[in-house]
Parts: sequence; structure tokens; C-alpha cells
Amino acid sequence: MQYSALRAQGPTESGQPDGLALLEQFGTSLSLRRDQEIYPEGADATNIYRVVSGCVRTVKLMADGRRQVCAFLFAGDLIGLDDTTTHDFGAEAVTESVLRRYPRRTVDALAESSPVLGRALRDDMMTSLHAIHQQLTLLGRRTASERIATFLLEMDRRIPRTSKLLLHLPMSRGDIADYLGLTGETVCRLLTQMKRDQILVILRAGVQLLDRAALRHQAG
Amino acid sequence: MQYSALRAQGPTESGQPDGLALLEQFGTSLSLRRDQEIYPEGADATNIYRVVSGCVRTVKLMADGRRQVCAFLFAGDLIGLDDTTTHDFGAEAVTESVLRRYPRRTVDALAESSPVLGRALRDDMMTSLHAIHQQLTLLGRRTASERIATFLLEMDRRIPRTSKLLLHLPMSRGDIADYLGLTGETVCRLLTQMKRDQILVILRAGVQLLDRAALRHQAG
DNA sequence: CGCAGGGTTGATAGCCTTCAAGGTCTGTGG
DNA sequence: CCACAGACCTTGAAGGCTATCAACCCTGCG
Repeated sequence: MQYSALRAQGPTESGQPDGLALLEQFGTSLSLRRDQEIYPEGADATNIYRVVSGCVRTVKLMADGRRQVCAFLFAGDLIGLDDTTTHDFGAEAVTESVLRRYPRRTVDALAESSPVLGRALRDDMMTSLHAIHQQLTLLGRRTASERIATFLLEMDRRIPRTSKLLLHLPMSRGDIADYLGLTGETVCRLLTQMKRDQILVILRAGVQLLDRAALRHQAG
Repeated sequence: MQYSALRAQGPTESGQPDGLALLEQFGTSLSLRRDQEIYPEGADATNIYRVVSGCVRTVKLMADGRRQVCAFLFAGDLIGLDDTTTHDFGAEAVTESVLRRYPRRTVDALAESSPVLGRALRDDMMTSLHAIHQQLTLLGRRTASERIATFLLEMDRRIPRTSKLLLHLPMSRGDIADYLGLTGETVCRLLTQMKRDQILVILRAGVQLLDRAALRHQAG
């Protein structure tokens, strides 16, 4: 059941369902409540996870409470692939989520014997690496409004759509702020500004993008 | 000659010289002038490089000239390992440098047959991944003076020392600024502030750290 | 109905940037 | 040896962008 559901969701990137399918018999499912921790920062990286449904964030905390969200993960995305012995980031459910868990030891062993799986994992890792590289310039060199525009385009690309018009944003303004290196208030203000500029409409469950060209322009 | 020099430098991390030694017969050396480009952003990742001597920066440019320095690399560090088909960053020599170049195809093939080399490469990749994760929180959530303090401690740890007291900083203030997501002026001002606070002395060729405890405190 | 939590908006402050003007060092050529 | 040009570094003044603090709204829920 789980298995076919996972295949139905498919990998986010141009993937090989068959490669990852090899893993399925070694996976176990787990359900998570909103804000439930999957593993803390610094935990042993004994498992990797795959998002079946819902949304997950990876976070890094500072001693005084400042927080950096490293990534948001959606159906099909792998979690914890880019850690070895311990996790650099903690992982938490943003919404109620279903995950599939695979023992890292098994994954590594299978990847050695199956070039297809090895390639699929490497591709996934490269995708997340590319994303994190982008994030570096975003945090280091982009203005707040460029960050918001970039974020909306990224979500527009990645979030599985339930409705044609609505872009459902499952994470809070605070989560978005911690992802973009801003504050929640700034995120609010810039979204309001974009609403005034007729770039989007703010709805209860998310946003509706009206002018993607303007958004791309604003993203720089 | 080149080979023994490379071994003398050794890997930066707790490495296996023997693992990387396997590669040596397939490597060719190249010398670089100051500011010379090794490869541009987006180039095919056909080779990986190892810094024998000198200092290299990896950079990402925006259309309007804004620049993000992703990393500084010193003797023993590998360049381009975390790219697959194309390089996410360009690479340039900060100072006159000597590099060793290895065809990626050869590296991959050797790594498959040699677990020792494979492990050495994976370790190196994880080190750079861990560093880039740190960089994310630094750029997203740290103040300017925390960034500078963190930077100085990183350089204190990584730069090969020629003198007991002097920490030679081969890169310009502008390079440091683009690495930390600041401006050159801010880097200057904060270094001057640290000098006033007796944390360091600014010398012609670099700095001398007087109070590493204070520096760690300021790094947060 | 009241409460709690997130979202929105406003006022103010502060950090860092921008713009600008010297200062210092290095390499080059007379 | 000296003069000079250029690049980098340093320092100052002013401004802008974003954070902080605060109030209010809205919604969902007990």
C-alpha cells in the first residue's frame, strides 16, 4: 500500500522510481504530528527518510534560540542523505506527515550492488547540494524582496498542487523567515507589498500567484 | 617531486594519504597567477583539483556583479568534488598557487575499485558539506561581528602557519566580505574594533590573534 | 465566550551599507 | 634613488533596509 502510494507520488526530480523501489522492502512507515521531531540536530545518522506526504523542515538552532531552516521537504524528497555519522540539522514535521524510513546501512549496501539505485541517490544528493549552493548566495547577497520572490517561485515549482490556482504554503511565516534569514514581520510586509503590486493574492491557505513574470523579475 | 610535496602537505582533515596517493599517477600539475581563473561557474566538471600550495576561492556571481565566495581552499583541500556534471561555482586563485588536476572519470573509476580512496573522497566531501551547512546559519542568522570572529577562528584552524604569531590572511578584505555576506568597509571597521578591544593586532601580512577566548565568545 | 497562537500593520531604532575622502603599500619607470 | 600610479585599506558621514517592539485582528478551539 505504502509502496504504491510512494510510487504514485514519484520522486520530485527526474528520477528512477525503479532505483528507489529496491529500497521499499527495507522501509518502515511512520506518521508524524504537526511540529513533531523526526531526529534532533547531532543525532546519529542511522536512517534516511523519504517524505511520502506532508512537509518537513530541517533546522539548525543556535544557543540563544536563533534558528536557521535549511530546507523544506515535500513528497518524494529524501531526508538526511547529506549527513554521514551525525545529522548536521534536526528534522521536524511542518504538517502532519507520513514518512518512510530506511536503515542507512542497508541503503549503502544496496547502492553498492545496484548502479541504478546508486545513481538515483547520487542524483538526489546533487539536487540538494545545488539547492544549498543557491541558498548561500540568497542568504549572503540578496535583498529581502528578492528572497521572498525566489522562495515563492521555488515553492511554486516544488509543492504538489491540490488546486489549480492555490499555492498552499504549509509552513508558518516564522518558518519562511527562518528559511530566508529574515523576520516574520518582514515576510508579512513584503507579501502585503506584493499583494498591493498585484503580483499575488493572499488567501487563507496560501497564495495565488498572479504575475510570475514580475516575480521572476523581482527574484533577480 | 610533486607527489612527495603533496604528501608533505598532507590532507587537511584526518586523512589517508595512501588513499589519495593512488591518484597521483593520473594527476598533472598547474601553476596559477594571482586572480587567475581555474574554471568558470557552470563549466563542465571534467576534472577535480587539489591545492598543493597557495589559496583558491570558489565564487558565484550575480548578473549585477554581486558576488558570493563559497569557500577558501588551502594546501591539501580538494576542489570541485561536490559538483557533478557542471560546477555550481567558479574557482579562482587568490594567490599564486600550484594545483594538481585529476580527471573526474579516472577518480570515479579508481574510487569504485579502491575502498580506501572512496572513503577518503567521501570524507572530504562530508567535510565540505559540513562547512557549507555552517555557512548557512552564519549567513542567515549571525551578526557581522559574529561572522568576523567565526571567520578568524576558521582561518586560524585551517591556514598553514609560516610563523608562530602571524596569521597570514592571503585574501583581500573584499574577498572576506563576499565570503561573509558583508561589505569590505564593514570587515575593516570590525577588525579595527577588535584591535581596540585587544583581541588582535593588525599587521601588514595578516593578523596576530591575542585573545582566542574572546574571539570564541564573540563568535557565539 | 474567552483564550491562545499566528498573522498583519505601525512606529521606532539600529545595524550595516553606501558614498566619499584620505592613507598606505607596491611595483614600475625615469 | 625617487616619483608616481594604482590597488587596497582605513575611516567618516549619512541614509536605507530590516529588526525590534507593540498593538490589534482573526481564527480555531476548549
